[in-house]
Amino acid sequence: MEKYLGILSKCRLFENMENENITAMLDCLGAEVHSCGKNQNIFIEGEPASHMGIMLSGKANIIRMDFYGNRSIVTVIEPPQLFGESFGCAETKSVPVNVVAESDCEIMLIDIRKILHPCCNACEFHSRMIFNLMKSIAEKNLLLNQKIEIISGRTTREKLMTYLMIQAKEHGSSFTIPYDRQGLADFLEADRSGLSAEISKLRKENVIECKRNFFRLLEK
Amino acid sequence: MEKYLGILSKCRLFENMENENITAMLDCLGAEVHSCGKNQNIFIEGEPASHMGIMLSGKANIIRMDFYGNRSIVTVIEPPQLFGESFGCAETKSVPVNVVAESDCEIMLIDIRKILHPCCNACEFHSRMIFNLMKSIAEKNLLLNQKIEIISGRTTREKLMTYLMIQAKEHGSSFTIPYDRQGLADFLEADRSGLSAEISKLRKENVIECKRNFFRLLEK
DNA sequence: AAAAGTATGTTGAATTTTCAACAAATGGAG
DNA sequence: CTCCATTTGTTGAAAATTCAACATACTTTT
Repeated sequence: MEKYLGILSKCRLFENMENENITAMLDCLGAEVHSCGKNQNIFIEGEPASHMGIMLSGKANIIRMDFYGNRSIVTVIEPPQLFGESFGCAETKSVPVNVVAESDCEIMLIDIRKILHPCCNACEFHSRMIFNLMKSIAEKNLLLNQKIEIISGRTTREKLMTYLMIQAKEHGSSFTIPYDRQGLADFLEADRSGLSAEISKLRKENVIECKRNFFRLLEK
Repeated sequence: MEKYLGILSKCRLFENMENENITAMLDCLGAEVHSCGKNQNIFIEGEPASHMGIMLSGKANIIRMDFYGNRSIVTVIEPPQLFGESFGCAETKSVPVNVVAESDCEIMLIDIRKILHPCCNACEFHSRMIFNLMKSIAEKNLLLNQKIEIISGRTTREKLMTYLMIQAKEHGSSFTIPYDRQGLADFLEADRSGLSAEISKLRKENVIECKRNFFRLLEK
């Protein structure tokens, strides 16, 4: 477990906790580390929402398949983010999405009930962790709101610009996005070829520079 | 305050708490009841996210205006639902949406900090409330996920059918929705006239019955 | 360095949405 | 009941998306 402390200490769930206490908590929670290969399913839609995950290395997508088999990417998950925590906490019967490894990755799985229902004795940090978990879920809520803001645009151009402007606000006018074209299209709920066309247009209009997944917003 | 206990006792925030304890908590939290008239703003985008609300009577919409002034309804809020709780808990600086009264309504406002940072002495129910709040936020998360599922459909028909099927799963094949046509269009991120046309088509195809905001899904 | 495989860009036709304008239906006030 | 205001339905033209097919660019492997 020691080797993961670097990542874990950056994770919201363990914010304001000392490394030694994190180790103790993991023990108490029965946390398990799993490896999984590219394209492997980490969670499958419909299965019981018993565990939450912490992404330790690699990258995964939260995905939903629509009625006709179109892939929709809800969001990408990178270290040290949590995933699946809301489903467990809401005590819903089953996970409503798929979590799919986009590259080889390592994940930590924790039984949500072990967090929600304080266990034994030693865990004086339990209430802090619940507090941290609540904040994490609230932050995820903001991200979902942001996603809704993005995809509520009516045209591909609107969606793309909203997304890019949010990125620029966060990272400055130059940034690299975690999606390839198909991934960005699936995240924006748009057509890949149409998205490529729109990016070309914006380039010609000198609104953006773009090379693969590197973008720069130009002054207007 | 007594007159609101009927509603408040149904609110997730006070789940598994006795009425007398709810009253005590409200006191301790400094909860205030406000009235507001139709179309009045309850929260305005950009203002500090200091309070959360409980809808006591009436109806409100969570709204975002896009770049070109199109109204987007994130969701409707009806008693005894919470609103604004995620923004406060994530300790974001400002609210990213508008909350607008759709009818005259009464709301209870609670300073989030009073919940997050346990106060004085008496409040033995504080930790239960934090737990309830966490569950509420997690459930809202599921709703946002559902909303994303709905509006990620590519055509108006897809969005509408996804929405109706979710309603049917929850309430049975006949149900009344909380939106008028324009509201439903703004919720589905679609065009009102196009939505009306699609509803007409579905009616002619014997997929649904519909009279104003009453819908029935017919067997296929 | 060439080949193979993957990702990205381009194009045109068919479908769908959007927009505006108006018709029909509904509900409430007098 | 009638009038008035609002909501819902309908239509056609313009704009945008989707889809398929192919061209080009980029990466990795051999």
